[in-house]
Parts: sequence; structure tokens; C-alpha cells
Amino acid sequence: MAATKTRVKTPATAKSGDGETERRILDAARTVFVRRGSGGARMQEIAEEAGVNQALLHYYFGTKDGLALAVFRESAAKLFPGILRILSSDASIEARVERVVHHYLDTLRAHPFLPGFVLGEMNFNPERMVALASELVSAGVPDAPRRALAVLGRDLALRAKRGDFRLITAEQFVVNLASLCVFPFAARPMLAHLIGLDSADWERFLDVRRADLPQQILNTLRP
Amino acid sequence: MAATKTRVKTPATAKSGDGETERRILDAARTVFVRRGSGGARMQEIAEEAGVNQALLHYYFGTKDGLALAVFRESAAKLFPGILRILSSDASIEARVERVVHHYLDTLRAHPFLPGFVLGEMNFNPERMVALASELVSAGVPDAPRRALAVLGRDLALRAKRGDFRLITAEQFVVNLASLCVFPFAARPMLAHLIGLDSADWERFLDVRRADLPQQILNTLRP
DNA sequence: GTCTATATTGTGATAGAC
DNA sequence: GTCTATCACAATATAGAC
Repeated sequence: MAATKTRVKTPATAKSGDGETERRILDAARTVFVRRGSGGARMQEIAEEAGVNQALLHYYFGTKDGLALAVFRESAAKLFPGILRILSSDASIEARVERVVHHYLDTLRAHPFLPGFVLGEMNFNPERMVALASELVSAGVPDAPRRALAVLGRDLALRAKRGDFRLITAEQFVVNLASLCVFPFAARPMLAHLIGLDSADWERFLDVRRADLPQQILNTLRP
Repeated sequence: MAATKTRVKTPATAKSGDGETERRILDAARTVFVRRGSGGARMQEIAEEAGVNQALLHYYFGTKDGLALAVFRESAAKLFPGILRILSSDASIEARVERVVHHYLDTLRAHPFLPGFVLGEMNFNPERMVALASELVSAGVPDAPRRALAVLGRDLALRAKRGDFRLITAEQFVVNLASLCVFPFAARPMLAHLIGLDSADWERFLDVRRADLPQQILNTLRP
């Protein structure tokens, strides 16, 4: 333990007053939770990462689980609402697919470890998913997922009737979309190790993917 | 704590002698690790699940980490070697794709929580991935992943030159394949919650997927 | 091989000074 | 708001009887 600890303890001017300390703690918590999972994370490590004392974490967030929940909500808020908005927009299917791919890949490139963390949390702490639901409604539309699926399903069926597309349910299609965009990030440690990608290779891999995936996904729909 | 405990403590004939107790412990460990992640799992819970004393876990596996490693190796062995063999076989691309999809979906239907566990472990305990490598070589071919990619890449390039397929790297294609097969299982808790699938819905979802995915994936390749 | 203690940390959480 | 000190117990691990 005791990672290299090259942290810069903020200007030494304590007594923040504004919500700055809380923010720093939340950021540190995200870093540590994402790295170790909420089961493997240690309050002490988060405190060090934030440059504050461990007692302060409890002052702001009560319990470890409260902190974990806050981090999870923030993470989920980064992943879901944008996609749902795009999927239920009134652009053409073709445009929606391209926008989803670009939005996902750009967001995840900026936060590459989110998928692993969120998937891990949902598998190992399924009770945390109730937070997800409330996160989605507070982000705007209530019952957004079902609504987005309905819109998409209607549009897909319409285009299928016209002979443009092969028939596919909205559920299968959305899962395909999410799979192709998200899985590579969740599996990155494995991929990097198995097919030997260093981080430059990885960036190139993502560039290619961003360019090619939209058309490949649309091909999926061809009759 | 204290799960309902409807376990059947093996015929009361203790002093197994053969490797039966070790097997029971390993199975129990898999159950608990897969459910909680190796960070959230407790030795006590594993012992209860196996119907033995906690000290016995240490007798057989030394430390918690040793036990976790054993479980991870066994899990990885279920996921990887089969796919690699199919991918580097000399069947047509079309046949290989269908066989991979069916093999993956059938295997994962039998072990639906493996992907979440393996992905979680690799994200939160990356050091465990060295075990993966040695697991793969001991499973047969050394450097199997790179070898399979090379074979596949050659075949894809050949068919592209003939005009059958659009050009795609083996890396991108394998990631597409794995994404579409594995991600739905890793994301099942989320999907079930977000789009409201009960377990009957889920089984139907998988049936449709098993039937449609091969052609959709091949479409991906169309020029 | 399997068990019952028990040792020994580790770790979340609180009290209370400043 | 932030810290130091400490509590209470959870959890891994070991000793040693049977």
C-alpha cells in the first residue's frame, strides 16, 4: 500500500467554507472506488487521496456505503441520460446510431474506467440499482428507458415495413449498440493483456472504432 | 448474513479422503465470489456455503487470495479456450461466427454470472490477469490469443480482397463478437432493471439472440 | 482432515479538542 | 470544518486437540 503519494494537498489554506472539500472527497472516492470496487476500497485510502483525514469522510457522507452510493449515482448520471435522449430523439435511425456511438466513445474515452466500475457495482451490489432509477428520473424524464425503447421500436418497425431494415426488437438493437460501445472499455484490461495493446495502440483502436462502428451497426439491420 | 441455509451437508460421512471436500470448498467459493466479488466475499460465508469450518479453507488454499485465484483460474478456463479454438479453426468465417455465438451463449446461459465476475476481477484486481495467461497456455496452445488473431486476420483480409467483405482488423472483429455475446450477461442486472425483464423474458431474449446474432454479425462485414 | 478456540490485524465509525 | 485519538468489532489467519 502507500501509493507513491505525489498528491498536492491544495493550497494549505484550509477552512474551505464552500463545497470544495466535499468535492475533493467525492473525486477521491471516485478514483479509489473505480480502482478497487466498493468492496475493495478502504476509507483510509480515500482520505489520503483527498488529502484530508478519515473522520472527515464520515462528517460529509456518514458511512462508507453512503459515499459509495454518491459515487455510483454520479457515475450512472454520466452514462445513461445522454444516450436515452439521443435514442428517443426524432432524427433518423442512421443519425441516431452515429450520434450514440460518438457520444458513448467520446464520453468513455474521457472516463475509461466507468464501465468496469458500474458493471462491477451492479453485479456485486445489485441493491444499488434502485439509486439508478431515481437518478434517471431526477435527470429529467420519468421512466425514460421504457419510453426510449418504445420510440425506437416504433421507428424500427416502420422502416422494416418499408423494407429498409430487417425486423429487430428495440431491446435487441439497444443491447447491440450498448454492447459494441461499452464492452471494449469494461474488458480493456483483458484485451490489453490478451492481444497486447499498449495505450497508444488503444487510442488508435478507439479511433478506428469511432469511425467504423456506425456503419457496421447499420449493416446489422440490412435485410 | 446467515442465508437460508437449505444446504445438504453431504452424507454426514466425514473424512472424505478423496478430493471431495476441496471440490466442495471451491464450488462454495465460486458461488460466493461470483455473488460478492473477491473484495466483498467473506471467508466465513464461504465456509458456511461449503458446510465446513473456516479453518479448513486455509488448510486447502492457504489464504483468501489463494482461494480467489483458484476460482478465477477455473472461471477463465470456462470462458476463453473454447472460443480461441473455434476462432482459429479452418472452417469458413460464416461457420466460425455461428459456432462462436452458439458456444458463447450456451456456455453463458449455463453460467450466467461468470462474465460479471471475471470482468469485475480484472478491473479491480488486474494482477490476477497473469494467472489468465498461464491458464491459457496450460489449456493447450501457448500464445493462443495472438495466434488466433493472426489466423483470423489472414482469412478476413483474403475475403476482403475477394470483395466478399469490407476490410476490418481481426482485433476489431473479435471485440465485436465478444461484445455482442458477453456484454448482455455482464449487464444483465442493469438490463433487467432498466427495461424490466423477468427471468422468462430473459430466456426468450437469449433465444432470439442466439438465432439472429450470427447473421447480424456477418452483416457487419458486408461491403 | 477436520474441528474449536484464539491470536492478530484491519477497518469502519465515533468522541471530543481545536 | 477539520483534526487526533481511540473504540468496537469484523475478518483473516494460526495453534493445537482430536
